[in-house]
Amino acid sequence: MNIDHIRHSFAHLLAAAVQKLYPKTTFGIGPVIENGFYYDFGNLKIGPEDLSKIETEMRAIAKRNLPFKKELWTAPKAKVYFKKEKQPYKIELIDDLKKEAKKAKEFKIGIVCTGDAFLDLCKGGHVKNTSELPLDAFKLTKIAGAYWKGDEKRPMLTRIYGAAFENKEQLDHYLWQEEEAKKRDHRIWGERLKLFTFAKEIGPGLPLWLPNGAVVLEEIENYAKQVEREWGYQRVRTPHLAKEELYKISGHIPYYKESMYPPMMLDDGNYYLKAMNCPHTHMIYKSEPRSYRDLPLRLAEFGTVYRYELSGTLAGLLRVRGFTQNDAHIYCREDQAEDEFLKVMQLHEFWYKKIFHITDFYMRLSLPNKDKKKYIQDSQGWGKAATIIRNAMKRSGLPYVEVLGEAAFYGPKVDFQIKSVIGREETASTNQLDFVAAKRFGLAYVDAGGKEKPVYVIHRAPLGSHERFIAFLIEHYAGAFPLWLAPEQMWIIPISERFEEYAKAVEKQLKENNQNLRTQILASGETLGKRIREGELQKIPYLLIVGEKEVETQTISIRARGKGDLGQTAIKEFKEKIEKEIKERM
RNA sequence: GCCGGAGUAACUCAGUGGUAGAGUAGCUGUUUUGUAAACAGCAAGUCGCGAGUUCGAAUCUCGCCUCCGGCUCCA
Repeated sequence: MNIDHIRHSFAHLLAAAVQKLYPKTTFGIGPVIENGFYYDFGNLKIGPEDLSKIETEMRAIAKRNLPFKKELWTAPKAKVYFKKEKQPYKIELIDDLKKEAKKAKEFKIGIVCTGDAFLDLCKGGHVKNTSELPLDAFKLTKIAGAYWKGDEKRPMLTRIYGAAFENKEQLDHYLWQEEEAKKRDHRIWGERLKLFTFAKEIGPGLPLWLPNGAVVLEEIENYAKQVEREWGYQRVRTPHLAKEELYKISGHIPYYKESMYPPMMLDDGNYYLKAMNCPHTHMIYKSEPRSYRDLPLRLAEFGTVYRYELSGTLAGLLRVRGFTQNDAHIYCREDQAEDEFLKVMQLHEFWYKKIFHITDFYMRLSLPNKDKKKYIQDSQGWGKAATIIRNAMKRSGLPYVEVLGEAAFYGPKVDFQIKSVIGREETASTNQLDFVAAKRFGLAYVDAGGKEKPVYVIHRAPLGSHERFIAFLIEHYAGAFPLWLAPEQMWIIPISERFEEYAKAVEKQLKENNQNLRTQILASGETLGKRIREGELQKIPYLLIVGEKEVETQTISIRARGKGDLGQTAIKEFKEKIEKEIKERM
């Protein structure tokens, strides 16, 4: 049986149950989604406790073995019916369908009856009879508000989400997966491992990095500096605010103003906290005349930006109001743009596959739609930029899709979408090919013939925002960071007080010529079992147990995270092992 | 910002109109440990904030703040 038909049928069934229990409800749409379905209702006020009541009613209706029957009605007939039923959203949908189909000669509207229980507008795609529905394989999962037609200016409807599968095992597996996902939530690990926190006195969406989190952040940043040096970038730094003038030149004021913190008004003008780094870096490009020989010029910085995101969208480190991007701008000639873009993609591949072992990712090329207010109008520029990017994407060999309407106002955008082991998909990084900045900022170079030419600007940030990226990594690793990132790399645990001296000697040997190693001696105030348990819960990569046996043989007993006791090893041997592990970022 | 839900000790949570509780963490003492929780005691709260109803509010009402699930937006 087609799973989409099952899910779609459940959506009708949900609407039927809601209509019976809450007769004054109006109906929006009820499509199939990943893992289930939803239906949007107007004039419906319910709480989570009502869901089981609705589920019970759905089962009761289904047990009447009602046939799904599809008919084709003319638009006027459908409108008369839904007018009588006082269903304004359905009437609007009929009008929309009519507009879309104005060229078709005989326009008919699909209507589906769920027996005598419910009559709905519907393209079709459902089971033959409610008796075919697996009633133990669906569950209403949550209630949410959703704007009619996704437009924030339209009324907010009540959306009921349901999960539905072919059988109970699949549903149980899905629910189990959801539970597992919750256990990996970076906010939980952030607290448990003391990585980051928030303070209401500082403000929502403004994270504080605790010592443990700062280790992770700085290890990644230090390595990113090294990697970018190797890939031909130069580092720059720019201030956190700038005068309004800069953002007028960039075009951000008209396109982006509502996402920026309001300005500080001073005698010499308005100053804004920066919401993006590009205009600042452009000023560095402009600080001296550039020759074609200087290009490509790759300027990188960890740029901290502040964006006044809607309060309801903030979520842990995944969506914040102040964050640092691993940003860089590449200034190049048109004939270099494709190669440069390709290199940027290869840099992403390096980070994701080689360093973080994230194998499930793809690129999403975002092109403009017809919304004139959202995008700078320059069809030739857009076309050329899209071609350059497409060629680079093809050459990269990485998977990609194309979508409309998600581009930046100044150029097409390539988002890297990464999926964690629990299936959560995030935009990890955004890259743009900007053909507008050159004109706006007067970014040019002198070519071989002594003529001034505009540059292409590539905006890129493989690690996106460090905050979001680390949130992703926390969930990816479920708190168990690889050795090079682990805030605490090893605990040395003396079995009793008598062996504390030896523990110190071990620590000294391990840290010899390697003071950066993050070790801690866990003194004998607690029982051995307790300290081991604590180490496992804190996801410490190595617990080194020392007692009588170890002193005698001048060894340590290694307990590797999640792997239990690995037995005794010579200190030197272990030192070599971990140094390799750190160096190779295993 | 909008819809819905939540906020009690550092953390997880119990307490539905009548004297604020438990477990964990913390501190003190005893224990000196062989691979995931030793024992005892102590301390810890403006029950998110503010107003109202009431003889009396953690509990009821209203406003605000913060967080959570969504929508819109987005790195």
